[in-house]
Amino acid sequence: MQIDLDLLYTWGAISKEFKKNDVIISEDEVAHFYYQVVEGCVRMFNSNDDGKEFTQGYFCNGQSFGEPPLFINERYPATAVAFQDSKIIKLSKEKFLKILDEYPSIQKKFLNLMAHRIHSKAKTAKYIINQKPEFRILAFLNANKKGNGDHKELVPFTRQEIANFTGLRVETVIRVISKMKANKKIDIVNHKIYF
Amino acid sequence: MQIDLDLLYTWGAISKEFKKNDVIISEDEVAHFYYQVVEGCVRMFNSNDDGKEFTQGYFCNGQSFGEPPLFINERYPATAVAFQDSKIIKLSKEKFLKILDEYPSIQKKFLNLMAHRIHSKAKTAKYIINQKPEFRILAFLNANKKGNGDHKELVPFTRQEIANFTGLRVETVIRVISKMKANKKIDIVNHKIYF
DNA sequence: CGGTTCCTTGAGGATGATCAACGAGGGTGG
DNA sequence: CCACCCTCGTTGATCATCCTCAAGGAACCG
Repeated sequence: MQIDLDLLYTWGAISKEFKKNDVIISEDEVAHFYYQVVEGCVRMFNSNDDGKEFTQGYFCNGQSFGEPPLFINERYPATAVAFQDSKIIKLSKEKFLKILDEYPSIQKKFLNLMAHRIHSKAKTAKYIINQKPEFRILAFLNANKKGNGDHKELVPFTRQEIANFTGLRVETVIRVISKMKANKKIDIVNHKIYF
Repeated sequence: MQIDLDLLYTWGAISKEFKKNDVIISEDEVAHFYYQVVEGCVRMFNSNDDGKEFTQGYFCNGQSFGEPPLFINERYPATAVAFQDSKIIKLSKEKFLKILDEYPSIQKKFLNLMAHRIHSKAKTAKYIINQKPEFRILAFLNANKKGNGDHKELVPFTRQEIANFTGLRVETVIRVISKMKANKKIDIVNHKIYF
């Protein structure tokens, strides 16, 4: 949880329900609000002319998203849509910045959060630029693994989602993961991937 | 300038000279220091097995670098070397974090800095994943343009450097920029690129 | 069941990488 | 001043890889 919900409501935040695929933030829009997921999950992504998409990140229960443009006078670099039916709380930029001023501990938490984001984006860039499809997919799987790697977990993404995240095409993802199954790097049971 | 030099020295920072290509930070190292460029320029990058490199960023006069791992217990995701002979000031992690605590205005400046970094990395990822070589190069050129685009500027990077930044190969960069010259998107005078 | 979403496979093609060789400029030392 | 070296830029030929396009199958859900 980033900011306490009661605190947010005290400062005038309102929460809103979004149906799956509803647009929450549009690319290139000016940033006016702080957003935090109360329930559900949000996907940030870019589309290009061909309709090909690149996923910048998923933000689920309790996570905030779309904060960077609030700090620096820039527009949103990507679009955010509800990945599932979701409940999102939003607060005006001004009040959000005020909260940070009033609560140094919260400001510090955000500094840490931003540092995490940079770190993860740096790693993503590293893998995506240099490496072969299998490396990209492994990097994605590792980055999204919950546990410490001592046992295999169900991967909660479709092949299309993995493709969008790694910049590959679905067919390529499918072919690579079947090779990975053959090499025992992952398991596939009933079309579901375990890593 | 991120942090005032006098302040840094007061807190026990020391400065050090690095010759071109000297390693300042190694990938996967634990983060113990805050670094700030006093003079010169630093390059952060990753190498892969083939020796192919990907540039995460350049940090010049007055800019700090390698801060994210100081906030979150992670190792450096990349290596930093002096791009030119440089003078770098460094301060221990503990004292750096203490400075942030003592000077809220500095902490806020870092929050803004981190937000900028995320924004720029998000844009980089967007272009690199989706787009054709020409788009990648244009994105790189735009991101590094100083002025507002009303006139052409000398691009202070070699073709190899552009390749490292965009994840392309030198030969590809060369071929694409000659096409771009033909299309009047850039000028080339005496092998130098103007954009 | 019928529809929708997701997964799978094959064939063919485009594109960027790779490899090899050479040219051009700038700086250095004899 | 010239010879050398070193870095950077350039070009062509060939190759490997991933994308594209097309078609169909499997799973899931109302």
